[in-house]
Amino acid sequence: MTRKSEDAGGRSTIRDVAARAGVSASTVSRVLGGEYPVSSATRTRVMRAVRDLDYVADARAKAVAGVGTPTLAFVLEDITGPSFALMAHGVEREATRLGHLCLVCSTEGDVEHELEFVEMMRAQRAAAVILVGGAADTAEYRARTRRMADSLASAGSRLVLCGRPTLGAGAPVTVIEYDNEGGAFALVAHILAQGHRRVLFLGGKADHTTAQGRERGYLAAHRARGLDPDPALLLHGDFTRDSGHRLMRGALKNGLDFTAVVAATDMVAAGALTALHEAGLEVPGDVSLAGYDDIPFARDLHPALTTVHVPYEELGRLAVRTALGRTPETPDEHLLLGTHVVVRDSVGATGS
Amino acid sequence: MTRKSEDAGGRSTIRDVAARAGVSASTVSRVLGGEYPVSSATRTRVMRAVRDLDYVADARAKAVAGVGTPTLAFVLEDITGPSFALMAHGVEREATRLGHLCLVCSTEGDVEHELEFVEMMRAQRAAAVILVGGAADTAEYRARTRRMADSLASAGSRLVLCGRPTLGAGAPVTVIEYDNEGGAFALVAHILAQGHRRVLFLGGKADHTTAQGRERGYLAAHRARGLDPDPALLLHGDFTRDSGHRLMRGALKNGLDFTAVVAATDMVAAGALTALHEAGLEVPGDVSLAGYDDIPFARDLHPALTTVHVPYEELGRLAVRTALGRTPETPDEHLLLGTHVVVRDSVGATGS
DNA sequence: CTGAAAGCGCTAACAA
DNA sequence: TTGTTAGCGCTTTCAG
Repeated sequence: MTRKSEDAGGRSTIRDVAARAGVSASTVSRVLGGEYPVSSATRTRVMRAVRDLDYVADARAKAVAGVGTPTLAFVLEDITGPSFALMAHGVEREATRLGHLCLVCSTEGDVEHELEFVEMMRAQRAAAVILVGGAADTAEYRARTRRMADSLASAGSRLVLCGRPTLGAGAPVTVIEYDNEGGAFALVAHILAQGHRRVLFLGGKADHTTAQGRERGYLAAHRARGLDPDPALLLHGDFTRDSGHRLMRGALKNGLDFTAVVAATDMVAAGALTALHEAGLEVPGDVSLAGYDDIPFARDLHPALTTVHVPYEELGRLAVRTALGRTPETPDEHLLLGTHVVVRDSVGATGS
Repeated sequence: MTRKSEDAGGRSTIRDVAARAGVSASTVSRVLGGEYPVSSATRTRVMRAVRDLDYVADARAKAVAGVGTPTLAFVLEDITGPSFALMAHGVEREATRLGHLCLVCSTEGDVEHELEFVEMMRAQRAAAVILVGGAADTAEYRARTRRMADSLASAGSRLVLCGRPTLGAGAPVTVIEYDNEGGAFALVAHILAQGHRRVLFLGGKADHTTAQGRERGYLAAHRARGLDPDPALLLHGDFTRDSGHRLMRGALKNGLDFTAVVAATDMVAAGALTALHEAGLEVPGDVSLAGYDDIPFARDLHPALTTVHVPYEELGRLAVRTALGRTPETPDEHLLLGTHVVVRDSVGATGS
């Protein structure tokens, strides 16, 4: 019978190990630390005790003592969304590659929850907090996000916006974005080049920056050709399959005239495609269809979806690398990743 | 100029706050703790200091002192897989609901990595470690997993197997599974009831328990009807879209005779569907097709995929609830969740 | 090479 | 109501 729960398996401490090996706690610490010179006899005895007790140093205590495993946190709305999942994957991989632990939090769109979580991460002394995914760019958003940024910065941490609306200058944030407008421009230019002139746009929420960027690209591509799209062809909804389905069905019912449709996201495109099928329309025979995001499933639709590729994983990886590669003197960084069209089978020429 | 980085925003400690408020550290602790009686004058001064310094107590230190936020970890192969994502979502939501922080780790199938991570979680004193998703049930798997289970148990933590092969009796694990065989049985029975007699099975890896369960169901459904499926109709691959595509194309090229096909997963079904389309075959007109998992995208395929619903989110939620709801005396639990067929449009009657 | 002692940031038992 | 003193589990001077 020993004083502590030596054999019982419970959490044994460094002192238990020391006692069992007949040395001091410092010695155990040194053996486990690796670097420090220790006589091989002692080392053996200590290691044996460690094994016997199945001892693992408490990471939290190490952290307090200043030698913990660094941690990084990321926050997203819902890991179930394919593009979120891709970014999360990038974040997670890069974080572990750089030896960091990864804390996650789904907000389900709840702003309060997001705030609370960021505060917890500050308490955890997370090296950085990455906010993943789009949001509405309102004054309230900016104020709130700015507050989080300052709060983290003042605690020696860092806020990273990954695919989110930038804050004004002066905010201590790192932002990694991608080119929504450019991708949409290229995509719509491609469609116009196929001879289409009435292109329906199934957009997202009006105040969502991602949706806005894509819409701007749609407009710009028209203007670049001297075209002026019919405002009636610009529909708004959100980024879900249901929204695409509903919008498309409505357009069809209203007898809207168009030969191609561009959806704000691949999910929206999937919903629209279903509606098209239900109406007995052929894609791309009767109407062409394109999406945005290039989620893995885009290629599984029939016909395989022409869309815009967004380097989501890379976005996540870069968010981590940029945030962790900073020194206090590093100026705030703002990266913009490129996007490009992936031509598959859902867009055809007019009258073909 | 004060001694510490009071205004500079750096990490201020409870002592900084105490000094600024002219009280002792314990008083600050009590004010922040909430419960303890403190004169409202002091409380105000302390709160002011806290605000001025933008102070947040170090969660790691609290943890060492015995009052930390509990943490829970989950490990999966790749968050990008739709069913993994669903389970992760369930885990995450339930964990935060129960006030736990959530650590994640993707293993990318690397066993070493998984082991390392579990060890880290033991060091972090995670309340439980949830291993999510199927695996090959080899002797090596059992030994390794058993070791992890013992190691965690001996540290007062807990290993949870969520949708993974059970260990033999006596292992300190909680397992939450779902009924692979039952679902496959029901699905294939449904298909046979439509008059199909030659049903191709696009299976997964031969030693993967999930794949095995589904295959058993396929076989059992035949036998229940006094049928004896042609062994040539049993193909093996893995759980990817590519596997489904490859297998299907091969079957078609070899002139295999069948009127329906059951894929081991919806992903496999998606690949198979593409191959069928490429071959100019109509689904379900020429051949019927069914999947397994009921991932969200199953309904976006055309035709919408008939499949087996697996309550993945629920699985994740239950894993957490079961693991955290334990006392040391709780017997090891083993839950088996039901699955059911979701009839959509990809299966038709023979000759229809 | 090894041990004693101090310290990390916080809480809690004990006095006052 | 408040301050003092231990103590959580670990690391790291500082002396031998």
